[in-house]
Amino acid sequence: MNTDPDLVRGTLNTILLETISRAPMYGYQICKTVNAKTSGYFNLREGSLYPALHRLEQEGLLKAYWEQADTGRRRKYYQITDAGRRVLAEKREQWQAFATAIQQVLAPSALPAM
Amino acid sequence: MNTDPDLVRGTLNTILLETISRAPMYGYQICKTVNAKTSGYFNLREGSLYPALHRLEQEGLLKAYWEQADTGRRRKYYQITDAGRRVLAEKREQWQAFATAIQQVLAPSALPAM
DNA sequence: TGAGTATACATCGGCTATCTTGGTATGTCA
DNA sequence: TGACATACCAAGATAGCCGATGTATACTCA
Repeated sequence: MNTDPDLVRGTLNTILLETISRAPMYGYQICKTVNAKTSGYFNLREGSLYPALHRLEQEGLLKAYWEQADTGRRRKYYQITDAGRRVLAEKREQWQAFATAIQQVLAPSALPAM
Repeated sequence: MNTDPDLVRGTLNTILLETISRAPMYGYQICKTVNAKTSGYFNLREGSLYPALHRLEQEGLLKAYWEQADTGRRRKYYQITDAGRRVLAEKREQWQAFATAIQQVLAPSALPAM
């Protein structure tokens, strides 16, 4: 099944903050991790990822630092900030509320209001 | 808590199809019903609703007809089509898959992949 | 009878996050 | 040397929701 891009919208930041909150990660790794973790359901691309990371960094929710890998390549690691954790907590709640609301609509038992 | 417009995006069509699938409804009624059904969590406005209804009608997922209410006012009722029911079924599945994927990311037990 | 509110339809511009496409550069392996 | 994975990034296009605004009718209550 295809992922509807419009479903992804609004959750990407949450996904990124959540993923990075576990351990500092670099872009390419985040891409692979998220896609793997959702069994390929998400098809997160770099064209979506990097702008999002930059946005979150600019908002002070992430902090970036460069590191040299054993392979010799430079990697830009992203680390969550305290502000990031606060926002993440909010976004988690927001998601739960949203999912609940949707379920309320999709529930077969829902009575026709009015 | 505020509803993130970006979360609504991509689910509005599903919500509308689902709501209308139970019984033909007119715009104003849909607005009130959805908002009531989600305990005010959604704040569906006419500026979002009517364009969406028109879009769905143009795609052949809804069919509209006018009716005169007892009150004397004209109401434009929307009815789901067979194509609409098929798409709704898809969208329900899509939503479940999506919600599952998100849960997989948000699950505290998720192991750091890679 | 007049004002205010609820009902009922609709359009339009602005916003913005995501997608697609394209680009640069390095390391590995055959 | 060529192919591929790794690793970063930019830019333009897209498309859908939101807020504001407009029109018109019916009801309520002073």
